[in-house]
Amino acid sequence: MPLITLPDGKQLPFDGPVTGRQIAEKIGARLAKDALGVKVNDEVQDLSRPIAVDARVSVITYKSRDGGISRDALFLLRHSAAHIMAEAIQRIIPEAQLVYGPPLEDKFYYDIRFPDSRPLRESDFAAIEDQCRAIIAEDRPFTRYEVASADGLSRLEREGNKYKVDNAKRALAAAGDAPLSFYATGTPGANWEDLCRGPHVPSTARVGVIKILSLASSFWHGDENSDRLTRVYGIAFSSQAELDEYMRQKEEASARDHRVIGGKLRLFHIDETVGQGLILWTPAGGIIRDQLQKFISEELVKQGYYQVFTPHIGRLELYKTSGHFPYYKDSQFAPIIERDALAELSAQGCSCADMMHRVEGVASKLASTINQRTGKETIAPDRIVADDKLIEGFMLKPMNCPHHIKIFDSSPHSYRDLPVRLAEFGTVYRWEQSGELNGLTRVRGFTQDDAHLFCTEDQVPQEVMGCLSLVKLVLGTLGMNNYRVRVGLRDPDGKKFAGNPAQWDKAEAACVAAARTLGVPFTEEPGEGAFYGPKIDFVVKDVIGREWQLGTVQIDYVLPVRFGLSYIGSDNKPHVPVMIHRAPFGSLERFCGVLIEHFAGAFPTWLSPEQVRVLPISEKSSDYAATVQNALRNAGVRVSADLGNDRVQGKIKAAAELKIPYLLVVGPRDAENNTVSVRIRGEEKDAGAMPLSAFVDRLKAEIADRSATLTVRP
RNA sequence: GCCACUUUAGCUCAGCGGUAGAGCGAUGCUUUCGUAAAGCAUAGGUCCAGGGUUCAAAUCCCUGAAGUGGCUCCA
Repeated sequence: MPLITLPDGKQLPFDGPVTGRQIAEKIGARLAKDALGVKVNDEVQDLSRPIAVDARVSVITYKSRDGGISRDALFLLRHSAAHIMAEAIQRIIPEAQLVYGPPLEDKFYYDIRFPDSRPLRESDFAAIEDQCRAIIAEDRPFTRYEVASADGLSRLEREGNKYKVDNAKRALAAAGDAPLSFYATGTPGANWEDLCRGPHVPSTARVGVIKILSLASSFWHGDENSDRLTRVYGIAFSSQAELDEYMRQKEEASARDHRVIGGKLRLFHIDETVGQGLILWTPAGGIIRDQLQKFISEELVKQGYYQVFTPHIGRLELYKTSGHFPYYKDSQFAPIIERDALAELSAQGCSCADMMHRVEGVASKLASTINQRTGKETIAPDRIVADDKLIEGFMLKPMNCPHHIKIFDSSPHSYRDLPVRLAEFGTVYRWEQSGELNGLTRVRGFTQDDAHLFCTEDQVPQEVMGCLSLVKLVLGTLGMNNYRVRVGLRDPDGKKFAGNPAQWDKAEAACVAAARTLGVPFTEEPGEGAFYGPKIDFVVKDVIGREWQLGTVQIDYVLPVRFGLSYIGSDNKPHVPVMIHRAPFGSLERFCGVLIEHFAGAFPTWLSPEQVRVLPISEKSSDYAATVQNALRNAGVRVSADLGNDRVQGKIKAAAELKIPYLLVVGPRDAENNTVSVRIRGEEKDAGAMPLSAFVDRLKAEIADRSATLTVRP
């Protein structure tokens, strides 16, 4: 006797098990027609599954009650679309082995193993889409049926798809010895079928339109040593119009892409000859970066930081102490070996690979490798260990902390000196895999707005708070609020952390408390902390929806110990300080990339490479244009004048494309009255004329305030 | 690093075995103009690099580089 509670609180009693479809019919014929699935106690299910016990039930339709598109409906639609796409692909390439095909936030994919002789290519997309259309037109029902686990497994094994067998075994391991569910698109046994947990829409025609988006390679179980699969991405909507709108939005987003805008506005350049992932800041982009640095530097002075400067390399010894070398060698550039050592080694006929091994100090491993290769005990490990002493060299710094630690350690400290806050716009280099590089957001050389704070354990909460207030100030000034905050805590079951649990508890509490003061949502994520301490990360999304970590505040108990740091406490005994690493914006490169997309290139005046452009209406007004330009330039404004012989319409068009905040149109009338006609970025019409001196004064004020909006108006 | 795609003038792209093209930009001339492109002309090319097939390659094949979308990674 299930009692069904509807979202409006109404309750419907039924005599026996009832399906979602029957419930919808009871409510109304129109609803039954529109229904795609049901939500039973927050779990999305097929319309045809019987509900036998009391439950809260809502019927899922494409349009949600608030008029938007229901997320649950899209989930059903895209999950079903994945099946349709897979069937379409198997019609074209019958040997394709299906692996796993889930819906995502905004699209879906299917991981598929294609035979080496017949990989899937983009040129197949049109044919797949044709087949999808045909399957949708056939309007076959999604039919669920269950098979006892043993029967299901043996059937999958007969089909010879080890991936599906694995999926089934995993499902059984998670759910006990429950039956396995299959979905046929049509009649079981007669039509296409797939092992699947569901749920699905009632029939294929309910998925209106499918578009294949892209191909990528993926790894089985996400393990790069396992089988390589082809991931086919697609998108589905109930109508072509929605798909068109989606494609239009995608195009609009890509026009905001920092790589596109960076090219148009000439903000930065990446040169193949200089190297991939290495950013060359052009004059225009250099201004933005410089303004940001100045802004941050001013705040650092207010917060009691000292600025330090350190070189781009350091001795290998330094990084052996810090643990960066050779532990993280895969993400670092290879060491720079001193010329004397290099000469000595090459005189010995040492290959590059051998050299690498010796530099890493894994001499005994090298010896065993060589001995294995020659089949003889020709090299005694300790001989190579002795050779190891020869190696001296440097590393491009992957982090600034070792240098800063050495600055801290260069003089004795009393507890009265703490906290010591050392800041540097320090450039670091990391070896990123070539496939990872991405415009400004993932690069191989970048400048961190880095600082290291050395403090007592009691000072940690207050210092973490100080770091966050800086982040909040800058993000607030720039009007950025599209970020989320992640508090990374220690791995609850792992032993992957250093320091003692009591220290961690205090530090984690300090991080959570500090995050709470930010006034934005944050998540606590166990296992996301660094092994040396908890951390707070700021994560933003780019226009394509990818997440990038910007700033980070990390508490570190390990490095002070490794470097033997100490201060003299009030008890006149030495104590180990706690270190806080913090880079509120992470890297200036990545931050500028995000900033470009945030403003779509239309920067506030204080950041704009070109703040004002003077447009004389003809060459007759060139002299007055020069007067205006000089007045602004003397006031410290970045200003140019367009003295070409274009008409003013053309000059406006050109300047508008560069997203210059203010355009000053000047003609004889202005020259006579000492005025400028102000055109404000983003406005369709001239805002009117005002005295030149008033414009200069008010613009100066806007820039000094770092105003996020354009405020000067006649 | 892996898979797919892309690479032609400063930029955006067309050409896809038979003499290298367009628009924008640049430069020059004409126009001297009051708010999102005035007109005309000129210059500009290792068709990513290197090999191969062919009478003939930007175009077809191989190798490599760089870029894009994902995967894996990100102290």
